[in-house]
Amino acid sequence: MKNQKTKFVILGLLTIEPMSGYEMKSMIAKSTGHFWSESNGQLYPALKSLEKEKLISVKKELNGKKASFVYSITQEGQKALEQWLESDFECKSIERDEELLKLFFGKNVTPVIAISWLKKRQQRIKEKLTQFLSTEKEIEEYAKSPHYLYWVLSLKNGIAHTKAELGWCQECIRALTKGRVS
Amino acid sequence: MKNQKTKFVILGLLTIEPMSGYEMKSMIAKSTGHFWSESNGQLYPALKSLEKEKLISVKKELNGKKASFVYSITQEGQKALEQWLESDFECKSIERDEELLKLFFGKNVTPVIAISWLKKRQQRIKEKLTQFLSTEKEIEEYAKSPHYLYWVLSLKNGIAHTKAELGWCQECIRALTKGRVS
DNA sequence: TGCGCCATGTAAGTAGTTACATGATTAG
DNA sequence: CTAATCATGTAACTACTTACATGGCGCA
Repeated sequence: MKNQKTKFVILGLLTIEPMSGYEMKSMIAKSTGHFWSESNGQLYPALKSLEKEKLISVKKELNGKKASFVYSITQEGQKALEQWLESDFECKSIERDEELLKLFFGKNVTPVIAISWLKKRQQRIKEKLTQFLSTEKEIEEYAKSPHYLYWVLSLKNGIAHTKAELGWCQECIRALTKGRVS
Repeated sequence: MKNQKTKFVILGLLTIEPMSGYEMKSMIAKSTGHFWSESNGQLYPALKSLEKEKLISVKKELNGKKASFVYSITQEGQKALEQWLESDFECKSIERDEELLKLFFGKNVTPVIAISWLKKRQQRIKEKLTQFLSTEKEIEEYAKSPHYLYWVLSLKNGIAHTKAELGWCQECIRALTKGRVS
């Protein structure tokens, strides 16, 4: 079985409720976007493959006249998900931050340029924080869901990192302006 | 020109000093490891390719009887690096954190299991922080280098995130123990 | 003599994105 | 009428990792 991770995202989402591929995409973007993303090119083939493995089942539904394939998790699927969750296999987190890479080699440009990177980054991060905070409000709606606690906690991870990043940007700008770390 | 990023890592490293592929690998692991990594399968082909493009030059060196190919950046290489650094093309940062993904779907396991994930994560992060702090001491040796400020700042990014992560882990463990966010 | 490090490299496979094609429905 | 959104999908490409092969050196 290839492309394990995408499959577990799908299985996980289907423990929330049955949904279509399209809904999965938007849920991933909205909720796990800050630590996990998927593209069409991975999502749709994975759906087909999970169906073949009988880990999910599919049903054609019509909302009005629009047709969509709504997937549900099967018992085997639930079992496969739990196995993954309980497994102790190493969880890798990959990070590739091109801007940090640029900063690392910052000696090769003037401090003015480096500062401009950081100001842009700061701006972007601020917007991200605003979004996180509004998402935090939005999901209060699901406070009764057994998923809620876990959603809040993973969101708080994003918030914590975003705040740390903002502080760091400020520190960097100060340091680059003065030409030394304080 | 394919695989741009690996190439810029190489060019950047060569602005520090001429070095071999092997040295690059260990420098990447030590210094940019927390936000950028490269494997042999990317590094060595990229070296060949950069040489063809005349952005780096190579010289066979013998330390004792051991031979190695020591690369240097050319003027064109320096120019290419600066162009990348000054370019405003979107800098993507990708993040995929499998553990966070598991936590997001934590409803499907008992809180005890979720807490065990977090304790392990916390332990790992603590070790990471210790490492960062000792690296911080180690690089003081290069305080006179024009690269120093940028190295410290990118390191501090790792430290800031690590500390944020530790606080978050603590919060999660508390929340999962009590069954609600505080 | 055998282990571990230095040092370079490649083949095969996995993972992921991009850019597109298709076509229906809805809102302005 | 048309632009946006809903909805599914694929081909081609790019990126990246893994696992291995090779061989010298130093040292216990």
